Amino acid sequence: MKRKPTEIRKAEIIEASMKIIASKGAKRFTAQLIADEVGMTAGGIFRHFATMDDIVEGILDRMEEVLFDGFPPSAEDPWTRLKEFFEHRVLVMVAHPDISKILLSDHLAHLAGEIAAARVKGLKRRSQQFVTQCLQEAADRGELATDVSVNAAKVVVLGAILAVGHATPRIANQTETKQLKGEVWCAIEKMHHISGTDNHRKKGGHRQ
Amino acid sequence: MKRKPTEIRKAEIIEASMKIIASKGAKRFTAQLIADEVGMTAGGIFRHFATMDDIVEGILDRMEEVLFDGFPPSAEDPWTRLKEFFEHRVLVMVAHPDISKILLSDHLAHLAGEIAAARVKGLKRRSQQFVTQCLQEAADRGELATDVSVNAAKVVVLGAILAVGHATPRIANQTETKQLKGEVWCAIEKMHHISGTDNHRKKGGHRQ
Amino acid sequence: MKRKPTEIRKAEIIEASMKIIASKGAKRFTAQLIADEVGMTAGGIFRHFATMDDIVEGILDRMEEVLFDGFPPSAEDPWTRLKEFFEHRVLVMVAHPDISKILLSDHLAHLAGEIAAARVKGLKRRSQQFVTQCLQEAADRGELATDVSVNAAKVVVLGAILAVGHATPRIANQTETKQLKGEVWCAIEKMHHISGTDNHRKKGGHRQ
Amino acid sequence: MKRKPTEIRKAEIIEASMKIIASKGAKRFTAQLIADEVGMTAGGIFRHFATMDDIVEGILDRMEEVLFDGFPPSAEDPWTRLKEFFEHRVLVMVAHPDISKILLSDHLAHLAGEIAAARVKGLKRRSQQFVTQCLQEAADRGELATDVSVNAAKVVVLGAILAVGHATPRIANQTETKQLKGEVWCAIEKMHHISGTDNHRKKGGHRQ
DNA sequence: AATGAATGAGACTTCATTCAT
DNA sequence: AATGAATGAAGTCTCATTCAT
Repeated sequence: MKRKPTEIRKAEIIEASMKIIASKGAKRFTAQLIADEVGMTAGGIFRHFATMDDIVEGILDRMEEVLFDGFPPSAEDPWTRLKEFFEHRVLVMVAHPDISKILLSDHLAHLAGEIAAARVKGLKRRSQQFVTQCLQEAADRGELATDVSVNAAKVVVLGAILAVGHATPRIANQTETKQLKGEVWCAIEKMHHISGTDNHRKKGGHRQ
Repeated sequence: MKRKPTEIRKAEIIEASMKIIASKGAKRFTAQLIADEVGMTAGGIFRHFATMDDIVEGILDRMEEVLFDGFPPSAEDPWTRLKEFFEHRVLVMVAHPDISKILLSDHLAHLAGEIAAARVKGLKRRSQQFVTQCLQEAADRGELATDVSVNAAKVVVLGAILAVGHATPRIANQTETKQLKGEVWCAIEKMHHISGTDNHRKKGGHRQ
Repeated sequence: MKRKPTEIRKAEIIEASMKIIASKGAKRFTAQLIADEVGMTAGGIFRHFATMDDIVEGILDRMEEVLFDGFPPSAEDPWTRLKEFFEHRVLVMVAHPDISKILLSDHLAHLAGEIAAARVKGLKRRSQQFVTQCLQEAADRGELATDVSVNAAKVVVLGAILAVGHATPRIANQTETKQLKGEVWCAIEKMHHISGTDNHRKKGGHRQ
Repeated sequence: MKRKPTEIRKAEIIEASMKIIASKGAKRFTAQLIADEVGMTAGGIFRHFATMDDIVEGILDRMEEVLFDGFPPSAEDPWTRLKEFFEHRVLVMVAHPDISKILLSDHLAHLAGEIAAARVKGLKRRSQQFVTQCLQEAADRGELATDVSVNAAKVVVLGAILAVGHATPRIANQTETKQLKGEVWCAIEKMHHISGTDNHRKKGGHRQ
């Protein structure tokens, strides 16, 4: 019967909850399972969070913290800014596979009330708006391939982030991750149009 | 209290279940809600399906049917084959938003026993392997940009499909969808390396 | 495992609930105890009432029905009207000792939300207003002893009803009850002032 | 976090408990609510009382002390004795509305074990026996109206006390209370039969 | 003397499932 | 084929009580 200060327990509970949701699904997000994971009894959970919904709030707080740490990137150039965002997100997905899975699976949206659902939406929108903005800026500068709309490019970029998260569990070591990240970015940057050159030449500068 | 033959009811129940899972999440996938949707009482559900898990099986059957209808594409050329697959998937997402949402959200994987989970995995793997194979073939022919690995390309392609599914709810009409589909494919095909040409020229042939 | 139509079960549940509240107190008003009393499992209760609060509502409905059956008395003369009310109430208290106990103990007021509490208040007020009105009318006619205010008389009448309920459990047979009722009314009617006579003479007419 | 000696805390806890039971009902009589009221944490309560039942015992002690302070009245004449008792009780009701409410509502009887229930019963019986005895004595002396039995008179007297308690919350000031008390007693004393007189004349002596 | 974390029992409620009708 | 009552297993949450600090 180990007693820990509430702040530590709260973090443990959030962590365990994310793990459970990611690995077992929203339906198994139960006080009992969390308690098992954390090492206490189900009733004890409610000393730290009043309701299960509050835990969901806590998860959202944590996700926001992790996802938007150092956000938005400050680079002047839109492609550089986008690259920084992309790399940050990929690293987050690898470092926090649970968050990656939760984001992808959209479990949170139905887990708590409308407030939580709205927050999930907000999280998504924030990322999307950032990406859209970078791409729009690039397009305005004539740096987006002419046959690719901002919307389409956005789909590719966000999709790549989602899919990296999806693929991550199978990636064992960090070296592989780095490599994949670099290669995927290369693929994305093929949409980067530089007048007077062909894309292939330019890409060399971005190799890691 | 309308009586309908089992086959019709079964289809109705599957349909209703998918709708519920897609719109309200796995946690609300209950006999009562299905019954409400279908217009009968919860007890009656079990005349058609022995258990809730059986309904999940039925959903999987239905999804497999829709997703892999006319699969795999038969084109000789790997990029064409991949394009056909991509376009089919995007159309499916639009025609069956529930299936899209369920697939994306991974709800099914945790809803029934291990057998269902394995089937979900199989569904995913089947798509992934197809994509991998197309890209590997393209790479072997030297038709994949040299700085993009098969793995990275796979991430981009699958990611794009995921992201289109993610975006679909906000797309109102079919015309927009078609356009987005075309543009996204353009972006993807930037990874198509054709020796002696630059990609931009080539793209025209793929316009719809 | 006996199955009964919901209407019957509802009545049984209300009855059992009143019995429990009356005999064991509000704290023991639990689904389990009701179920034990009725002969089913706790979960089954909720097929008939959605929440425990709904049961409280049902109890209030039942109490209102019993208490205000044939209310208000129609007699022209205020003392006769009051007597009819008094006798009716005493009979109710004897026939429904649980209701009597619940009314006295005020358990219901805190059992459900504010709506129920307000209804309890309303029930009380309705009786009180009737009594007040009768007595006021009597006073206006000069038929209330001059040294007794309407308010004071009200306290005596309502108090007597409460106390008869209180005493009832110890009264075995109906004959005793009838006698007590008559005697108490005699005591109350001492407050009936008939100009030109002394009260004692008059009382004879009211003997049963 | 103020530390106070046990004796003071005990009194505070008893006081708070009575307030809670009176105003919120037996169901909300919890360590947490008491602690909130007293200004400490729930755990701390149990340094002063071993169990919640012990608090109930304490409440009973306190109630006994208040209710039977200066009891029984010493007057020789039974009606005077009864009057003294009645007035004392009414004053107690006004001075300690919580006690009045608790007594009336019978919450205590079900709150703790059988011992407490027995004590509550004892408290009530003691009052009832006193009243019965006074009335019996009056009857023996021929001072009880001939058509009113001792039992019936007891019902009226105890009922009046109950009803004053019931009415008390609505009585704002002390003057009103005093007046009501006097008037109610007038009504009760109508049962006082004084041979050779009519009751009305006599009452003057009891005016306050 | 008091706090604050933890337990464990028990409350309400939901839900898959069974079964008489 | 369907309804509707019932069970029993969970699940959320409350609460008395214990105990380390």
